[in-house]
Amino acid sequence: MSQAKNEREDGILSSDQTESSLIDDGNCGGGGGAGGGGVLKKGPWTSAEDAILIDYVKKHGEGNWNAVQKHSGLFRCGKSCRLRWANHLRPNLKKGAFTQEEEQLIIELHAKMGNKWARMAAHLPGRTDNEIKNYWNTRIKRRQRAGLPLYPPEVCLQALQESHSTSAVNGGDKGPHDILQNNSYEIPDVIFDSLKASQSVLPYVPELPDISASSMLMKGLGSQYCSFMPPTIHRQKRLRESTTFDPGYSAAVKNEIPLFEQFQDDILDKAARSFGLPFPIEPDPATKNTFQFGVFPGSHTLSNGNFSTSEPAFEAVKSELPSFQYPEAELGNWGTCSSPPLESVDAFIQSPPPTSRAESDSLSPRNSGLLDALLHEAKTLSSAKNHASDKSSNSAAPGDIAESSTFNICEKEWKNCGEPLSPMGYSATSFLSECISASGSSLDEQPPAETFTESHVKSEPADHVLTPEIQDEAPIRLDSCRPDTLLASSWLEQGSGYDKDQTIMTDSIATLLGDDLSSEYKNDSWDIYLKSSMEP
DNA sequence: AAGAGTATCAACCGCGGCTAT
DNA sequence: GATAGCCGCGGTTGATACTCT
Repeated sequence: MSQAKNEREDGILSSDQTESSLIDDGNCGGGGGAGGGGVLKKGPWTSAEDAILIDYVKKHGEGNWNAVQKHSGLFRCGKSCRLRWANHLRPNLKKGAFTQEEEQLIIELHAKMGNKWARMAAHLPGRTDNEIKNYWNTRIKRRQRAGLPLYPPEVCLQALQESHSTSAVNGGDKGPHDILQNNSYEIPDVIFDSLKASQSVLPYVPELPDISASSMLMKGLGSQYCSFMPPTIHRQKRLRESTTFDPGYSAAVKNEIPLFEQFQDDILDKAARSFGLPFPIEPDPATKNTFQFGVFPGSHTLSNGNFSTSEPAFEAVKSELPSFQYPEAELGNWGTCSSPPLESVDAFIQSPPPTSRAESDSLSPRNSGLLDALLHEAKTLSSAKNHASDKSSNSAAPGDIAESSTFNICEKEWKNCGEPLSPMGYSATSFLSECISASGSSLDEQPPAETFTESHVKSEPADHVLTPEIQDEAPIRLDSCRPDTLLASSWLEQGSGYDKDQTIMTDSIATLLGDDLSSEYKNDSWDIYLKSSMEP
């Protein structure tokens, strides 16, 4: 296409291109203005313009893009020049379709980074962020249309397994912030070795998996990435993306809420967010009551204000999981046996205790793309498959009675909200992403410890996170009335070895994805996976 | 062959961080 | 510390190419 376009552009500007529609008033976007004033051209670049820009860069080098217009007579704003150079004129640019290796790398990188195209491009020499972004967006559409998972089986399994296993490691001898203060890419391989070693010892520790799904994947993807990933991420930027509590509100509450309840409310926090509620949840000004999630059985308190002001994970939904169209019949089934695998995953991810919560409450909506997508896709497929049986499954299995009532109530509240987004659809993804990031920040987002409500949390040194007593406490702190925590407890009880966990996780995924998809997930071949991508 | 629908790609836009003043 | 300009990033849009009916 570009060929044809370039051919067309080789000549004099077409009449269209000289029309005012392609002429900017000099204000190139919101950011940089065109320094020289006058009219700036917009739209496709011509070969002549390219030549001018190339010549300019040869003489003056990259950068100072706004000076291009002044010095070269090119009527393009600096941003446009930079973009053109970076995406098309820069030397060593690789053109043409992505190779299979590149595709695999993109998938893996996206699993780790989310929509960080520029960072992904840094690992693909000759490729631009725009190319990768376009490729990914196309791929998403293609795979979604085909009902295929975004991520291949290895990445999915690794993400879940390692979200399990790495949680134990971070809580060990190294505080989460020690890692987080580094670029996650800079985590040395030795850490991953220790992760492996720790897996057998600490099969599951809910405390502070202070590492994102992305980071978790680092291990599974091999140290190759760790070794060459440049420490290019600006920490301040990451900090920008992390969010903080409302200090005033939480500070006002923190002294009144015991730690135990704080943790429960943390779960409520997640639950509420999973239902698409705004955050922080505002108490009803009329009733002075909090949002009616306070009706959660087992919750002793209503909103304690310890809500994250993190940007809603809808962003992640929007950017990476655009399709959320679960049958409404699912609404009341959250936590019932209609979706046990999801539930088990939810339980798994909902179990960070207060200490881990303390480490970070930042969301990483963009960086947990893999897990979000995995759960979303799994849920999409399984819900469609289980839809027919959902109604009958509402006659919950023993032990599910409480949760059925819980989530029936939630359903009511949900409907009251009028939120078109299914809480079911959001629950797994949001819980997962939030628990991952809550218990540990993502690659990008440093958990601003100083922003966390201090009292209980900051007083606990990171070294204590994994102390045996805290581990022992964890199940106690869980609200046994809540189905997710029940499952979490059972998980903890049975989590005696990595192999078992791996089996559990694998089975859960297989069940999650349904028979059709699980068969695909059981296939370990990247070739087949990529082939499936190419064949919608 | 023609039209409709879809895919792909280049470019734009807005936002926000960084830095110099 | 405040402000303005520059720069980069990620999301979105629009044009063109391609495929299907």
